[in-house]
Amino acid sequence: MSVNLKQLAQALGISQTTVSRALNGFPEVSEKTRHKVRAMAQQLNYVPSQHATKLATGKSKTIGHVIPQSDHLMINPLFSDFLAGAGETCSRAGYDMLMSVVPREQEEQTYRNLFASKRVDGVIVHAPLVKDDRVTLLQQLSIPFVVHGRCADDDTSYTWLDVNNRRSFERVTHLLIDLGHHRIGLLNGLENMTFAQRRRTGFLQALSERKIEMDQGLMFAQDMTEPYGYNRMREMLELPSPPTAVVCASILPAMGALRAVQEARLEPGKDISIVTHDDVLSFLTNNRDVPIFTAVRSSIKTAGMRCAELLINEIENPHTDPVHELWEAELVLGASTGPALSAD
Amino acid sequence: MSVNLKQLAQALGISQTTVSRALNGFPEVSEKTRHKVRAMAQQLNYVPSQHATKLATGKSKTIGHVIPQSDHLMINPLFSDFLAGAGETCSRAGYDMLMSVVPREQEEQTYRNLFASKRVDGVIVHAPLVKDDRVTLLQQLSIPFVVHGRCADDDTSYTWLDVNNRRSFERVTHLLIDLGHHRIGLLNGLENMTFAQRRRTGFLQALSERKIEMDQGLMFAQDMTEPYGYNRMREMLELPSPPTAVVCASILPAMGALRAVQEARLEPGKDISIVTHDDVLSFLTNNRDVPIFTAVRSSIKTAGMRCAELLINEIENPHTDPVHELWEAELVLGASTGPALSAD
DNA sequence: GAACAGAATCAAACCGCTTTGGATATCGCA
DNA sequence: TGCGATATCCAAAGCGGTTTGATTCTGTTC
Repeated sequence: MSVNLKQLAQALGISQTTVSRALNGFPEVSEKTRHKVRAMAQQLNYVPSQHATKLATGKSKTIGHVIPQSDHLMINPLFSDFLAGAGETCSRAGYDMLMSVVPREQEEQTYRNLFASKRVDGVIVHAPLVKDDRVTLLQQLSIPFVVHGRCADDDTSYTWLDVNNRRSFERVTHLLIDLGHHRIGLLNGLENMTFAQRRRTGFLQALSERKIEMDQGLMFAQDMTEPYGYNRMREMLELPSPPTAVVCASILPAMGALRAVQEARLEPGKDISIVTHDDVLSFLTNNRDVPIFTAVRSSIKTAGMRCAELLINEIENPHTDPVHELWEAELVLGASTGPALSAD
Repeated sequence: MSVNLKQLAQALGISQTTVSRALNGFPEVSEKTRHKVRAMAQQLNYVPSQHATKLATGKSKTIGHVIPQSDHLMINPLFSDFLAGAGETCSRAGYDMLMSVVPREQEEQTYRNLFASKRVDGVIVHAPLVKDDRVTLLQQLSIPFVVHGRCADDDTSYTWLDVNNRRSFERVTHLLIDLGHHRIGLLNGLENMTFAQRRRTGFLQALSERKIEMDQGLMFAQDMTEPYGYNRMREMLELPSPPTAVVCASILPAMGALRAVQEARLEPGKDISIVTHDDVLSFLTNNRDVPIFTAVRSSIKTAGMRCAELLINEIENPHTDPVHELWEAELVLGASTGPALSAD
C-alpha cells in the first residue's frame, strides 16, 4: 500500500539522504531532483513513519492533555470547546494532541511517563488549583507547559493565559449594585480552583466597596452544572429575604437558575436579575440580538487556540521568557438584568 | 534524568536482550535476573522510549479520533462525555488517545495519514452519516475501526455500537399518544446523521400506527443546541394550533424548549409535555428523584467506554468477526409529561 | 566422565527515518 | 588549463528499542 523511504529511494535510483532532504526542503538539493522526488513520493504514496521520524529527531510534535478521571466533571463541557480550539491550532501547526484520562492518583506518574517516554513535547494544564502540584512537578521536570488559568496572582515563572476573573466579577457585581440590588447571590465554581477564588474576590470586593454586607447564606461553590444552579436558586427563593440578583460562574448554572426563576413564575430581569460568566460554549450560545443573559464573555475556544499557540511556541523556542496573558472579558447586556424592585 | 536500555544493561552488566526480555515478561529469563533488572530499572528511572518501541514493534498502542472542525458543533458537548468514557478504558488498557481536529475537506487525508504514518492502530468514527464515506475509506484501507452509531440498518460488515433510536422514539411517541396527545412536535438532530434519521422514523411510525397525521410544520432538524430548542418551541407556541407535546433529540434542545414554555407562562407536564432523549451528560443531569424530563436514557459515557473496548479488542484480535451492539434505552418518567388537555 | 537436553544469556540485525562527514560533479575565473 | 568554490549527492552512523539465531551454562543420564 505505502512504501518506506528506502523503497522510494530505490525506485528513484538515488540515495535515502537525498530523498529525505528533498522532501524536507533542504537547500542542498536541486529543484529538478526535488520535483522528481516529490512526484514519485506522491505516486508511490509515501508517508513517513512517525515513529521513525520521532525516534530520529527526538521530537514528537505532540502536545498532551492529562485529564483527571474525577467526580468533578465540571471540566468537561468547557473542555470540549477548549479542545476544539486547541485542536484547530495544533493541526494547522502539524501537531497532534494526545489525551490521557487517568485517576487523580496516577496523575503525577502520567506526567512523568508522558515526558520520559517522549510521547509529548509539552502539555497544557487545565483548571489549576490555588496551590497546584502539577505546576511544581512540570517545572521540576522542565517540561514545556502552559497553564490555562494560573495559580497565584503573581506567578511569573511559567507561561499562563487567564481571563481577568477578579475584575470581571467585580464589574458585574458593580453593575447589579448600580441597578439598586443589594441582596446578591453568588453561584460560584469550586473554590479550590483559582479562577473561582478570584471571582469570589472580585464579587466581595465590589460589595465592600459599596458598603454592602455579604451574606454567607447566598454564596455557594460547587461544580458548575445546570442542576446546581437550579437547586440553589430554588432554595434561595424560599428564603425569608431572597436575593434580588445572582452572579453565576457559568452559563450552565445560570440556565439552572433561570429555570428555577421561571418555575417560580417570576420574571427574569425584572423580579430577579441574573448575570453570569459566559464561556461562549457552542451549544449554549448567548449572542442573539438581545442575549438571554447579561454576562461577562470570553471565549474558551479562543483561549484554547491561543494556549496551543503559546505552548507550541515554547516548545520550538525553548529559551524564551514565560508569557503571561490576562484577557479582559467583555461585558454584554442581556435580558436577564434590570433595576431592583424597591423593597420599601 | 532517565536512562535508556543500553545504559541500563551496562549498569547491570548484562545484555540488552536479556534486559528487554526480563522487563517484558519473557519466560526464558530467570526470576533472579528479572528481579535484579526490575530493581535497577526502578532505581535508574528507566522509561522505554515509546517511539523506539513503536518503531520496533510496528504497533502504536494508540487510538484516534478525527473530529471535523465544522460549524456543526453539535458533536462537542456529547463528545466530551464520550471521550471521558473512552479515555478511561484506554488508559486502563495502556492505550493512548490521539485527536485530530481538521477541516472537513482534510478528513479523508487525515485518516489516510494517521494510518499510513502508523500513528494510530485504529479509530472511532463519530456521528456517522446515512451514507458515510469514512466507513468506505476505512474498510478499504483495512484500518481497525468501530462506529459509534451506524450507517444503514443492516450493516454487518463492520463493528458498531448504537442505541435503538428508532425504537426509543417510537416508545416515547406512543407514550405521548397514550396520554392523549395528537399534535406532537419533533425537535430532531440533523437528519443526515443516521441516529436522527432513525429517530424520525420511530416517531413517524408511532404516529402512523395510531393513525395520527404528521404535520411538517411541527418537525425540525438542526444542531442540537439549547437555542434551537428555545426558538423552535417559541415559534410553535405561536401557531394557531400549537402542539401539546414535543419530542426532543437531546436534553439541550429540551432545556431550550422548557425555557420557552416557562417563559410563555405555561406549565410543563400540564399545558405542554416534553420528552427527550437523554445522553446522561454529566453537566445536565436528569436523574433526581423525579427527573425534570421524561426521557429515553442511554449513557454516552458508557458508550464511549464500550466503543474503546470493542476497538482495542479488534486491534488485538484482527480476525474476529465484526460485533454489533444495539442498546435499548431505558424509558424514565419525569415531570415533563402529563395528559393532554382535552381541546374539545 | 562423556553426551546431551534444556535453561539462560548474548551479539547482531532490524524497524525507518535523520544527519554527519565526506565524495564527486560543475563552474567561474585567473 | 588548472584550481578553489559551490552545488549535488552519497554511505554509514545514529535514534532506542525488539527479535533472531547462536552460544554458554547447567544438570541429567548412562
